[in-house]
Amino acid sequence: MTDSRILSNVKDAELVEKRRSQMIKGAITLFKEKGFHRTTTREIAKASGFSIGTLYEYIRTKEDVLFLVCNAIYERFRERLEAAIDWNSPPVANLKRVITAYFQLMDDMQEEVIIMYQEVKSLKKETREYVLTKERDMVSMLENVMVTCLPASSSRQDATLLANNIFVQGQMWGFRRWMLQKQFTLETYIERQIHYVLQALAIADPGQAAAQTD
Amino acid sequence: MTDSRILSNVKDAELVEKRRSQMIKGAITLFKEKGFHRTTTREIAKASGFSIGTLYEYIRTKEDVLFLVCNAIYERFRERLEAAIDWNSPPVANLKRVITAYFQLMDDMQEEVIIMYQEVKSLKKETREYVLTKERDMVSMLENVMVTCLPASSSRQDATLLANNIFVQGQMWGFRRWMLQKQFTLETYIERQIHYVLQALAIADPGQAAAQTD
Amino acid sequence: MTDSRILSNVKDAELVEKRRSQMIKGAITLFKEKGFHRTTTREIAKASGFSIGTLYEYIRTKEDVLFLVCNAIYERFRERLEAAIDWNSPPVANLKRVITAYFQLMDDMQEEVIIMYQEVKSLKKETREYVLTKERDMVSMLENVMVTCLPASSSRQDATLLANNIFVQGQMWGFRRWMLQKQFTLETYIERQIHYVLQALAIADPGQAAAQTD
Amino acid sequence: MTDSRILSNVKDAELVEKRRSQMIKGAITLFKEKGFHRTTTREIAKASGFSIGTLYEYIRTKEDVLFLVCNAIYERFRERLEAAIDWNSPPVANLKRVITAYFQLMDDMQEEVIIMYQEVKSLKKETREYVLTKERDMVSMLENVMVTCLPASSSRQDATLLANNIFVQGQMWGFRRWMLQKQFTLETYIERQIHYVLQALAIADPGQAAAQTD
DNA sequence: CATGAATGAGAGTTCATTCAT
DNA sequence: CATGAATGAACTCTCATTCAT
Repeated sequence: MTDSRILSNVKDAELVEKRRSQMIKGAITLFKEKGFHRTTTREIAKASGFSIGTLYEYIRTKEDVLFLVCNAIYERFRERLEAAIDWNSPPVANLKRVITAYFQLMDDMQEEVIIMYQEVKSLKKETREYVLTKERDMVSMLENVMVTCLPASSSRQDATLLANNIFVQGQMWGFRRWMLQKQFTLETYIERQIHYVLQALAIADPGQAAAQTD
Repeated sequence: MTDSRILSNVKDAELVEKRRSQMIKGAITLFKEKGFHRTTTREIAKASGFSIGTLYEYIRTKEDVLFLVCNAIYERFRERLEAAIDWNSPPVANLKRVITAYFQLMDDMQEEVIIMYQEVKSLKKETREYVLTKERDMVSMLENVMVTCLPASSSRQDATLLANNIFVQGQMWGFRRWMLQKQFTLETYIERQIHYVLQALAIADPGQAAAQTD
Repeated sequence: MTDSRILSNVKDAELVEKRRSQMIKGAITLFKEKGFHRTTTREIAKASGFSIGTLYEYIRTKEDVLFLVCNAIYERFRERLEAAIDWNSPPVANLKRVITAYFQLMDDMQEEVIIMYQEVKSLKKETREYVLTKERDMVSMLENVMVTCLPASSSRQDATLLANNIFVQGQMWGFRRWMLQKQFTLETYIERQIHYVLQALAIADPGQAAAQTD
Repeated sequence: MTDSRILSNVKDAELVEKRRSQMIKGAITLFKEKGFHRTTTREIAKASGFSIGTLYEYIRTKEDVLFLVCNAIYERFRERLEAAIDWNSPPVANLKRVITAYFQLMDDMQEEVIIMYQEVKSLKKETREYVLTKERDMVSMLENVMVTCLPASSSRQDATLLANNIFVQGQMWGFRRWMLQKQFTLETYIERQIHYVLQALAIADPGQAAAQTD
């Protein structure tokens, strides 16, 4: 599990794992509060519960911390989304459940979403691309579920685009709550967005109810 | 025109206008390249064509530059979007035209979109809120056009939500081109997204053709 | 009257005189408030009622302003002290009157005293020495009056030293009022200090009253 | 000993003590030479024997250095003055010894006196007041000794005023040597000033000799 | 493996002075 | 003679990173 892309002086893999967990936890708290650039390595060390010297035993540069944080966040995203998929349930019910789970995830972790959005650019090209791969994976998960609901009249492209649409609409909820919450609760927001997707897929949405009604 | 929210030592309003234009131009180039935090005030001065001392004759702090830049970008967005609206044309045609114009705008100015998204947070609360007001204005423009296409069966909420959806889908094109361009050109992207909106509004989209066919 | 030690681009002597008066007035206000180093040339120009460009038509450097101010202050000191001397009145009465006048002067102009004390050092050696000459002149005035009261038993040195004592005790009142005013009014302070001087000169001080009673 | 009013990043109190000593030593040399405002933090760091970064590990702002310096100077003053007091010796002998010690102190440390006088104003109100307390303490020490010599005919006010007079006369020697040294050596200066004080206290000064004759 | 003192390049900002108009 | 925009050296302070203990 320990990310070997980030070099560490310490050899004990278990310890590296543990220290990096502390680091990620501390750093996320700080990044939420003040962003990557306004957070100092000293603060990260302190919030992680060890000294600045120790911090640098487990990373090479400050950017490494950002990478670890971004990676950890995506890992959490992926895990939770994966847990929502049930390939044995009916396609449309599965789609509804996954979309609902994804939107709830974005609601729970809105601050992490913001970190991702605003700081990924601070990663150097190579690393950034690696992180973006993970984003693509998430969209793919949505897309794969979407495909199973595709009627004959629709093309694979629709699945791709609708998956992308859902993806950014989820982020929008995290990002733009202040604008949407006057008119929508998370539940009504989910319900409407699912409704539009089903319409786009030319699937009648009888009850116009949220996923759990299935 | 000159933004009096930002104090300047120089009194000649025309000159302030001119110098700030240079500044905004220079700063945008740099922010696109390396972001706000990695850009130094000296670099901004140089890219603007004057000395660091002169830069500070026209602003008070580095953050002022960011504010000026964000404001200028939104102003351009708004102008171009406004130009696309034609209240005399049929509602659906108008909607298609506006969405198309908006997506093209996001395509042209994708780097500006990225600046907005990644740096607005660096503004202090008060200033940030002022800038976000402008974002709301843009969504409102889309929403107002959307409303005119609303069938009896739809609620005002649909207009709000679909406007917001369009808004973030536009940004998505700017933001996530690298992911979408394998399968879509700007034109096919626009065409599909318009199609979904019309379906959501329960409007038949006969030719499935892009806006220009009207 | 115009100080030719300070070079001016402007040839019209009357104008130079006028502008420098404005400058000194403005600068003293500012120096009282924030000291020489914390005052900017722009502020001086503004407080003087003209532009920074004009300021530099009448001086060469910021230090010139300090010199003009110091000189002006000493000039005022000297004038007021000189006015108090009356060589026709009895020596002791004259001494009492001069000391009283000097202490009152220090009371009136305590902020000017502080400027002198704290900023003279910022003048470059040559200029500083010129200013200090004026200080010596003031002490000499006190000393000359003192000499006329000297009994046979005292030496000229006593006059010198007592004059210097009076000089710094006057400054002390300006400088250390916050400490002395709990126990003394200006009047009682003067009365006591005169008393000590007369005792040092071995002159009985019958009424122990202040100078004006003579 | 380490002044906890000034925050330090470094926790090791002994080290803080040591580094601040270096700092104070270096800073005093520089302040004597060019004053607080004309001395840069880099110069202070260099004169202290460490880097600019290290300097700022032990202080928060440049003003902190001035505070440390002022405090250290007063501490030295106080220590030396305290050492001169001997409550077991006869009052007048004690007074003479203390005044002599004080004047000698001012002679030794004239440059420190000048720093105090010219730079204390640069401290912010709160800190300045703290430093001035120490000045008051010194005057009080003189006053307490003075009181023991007070004859029945004198009031407590005389002790206060004469203590203040001695205090500023001491500074005068540090400050105005250039003026006084033509006519006085330190010894003759002291002898005369003591003589005046004893006269003011209505105490006969038999031999007119300096303190050591007792 | 942990610590934290030391480093110095580099950041944002100021301001005395100049000079074209 | 008056103006004020332009300049850039110089300032204070920060912080990622290193390394001796």
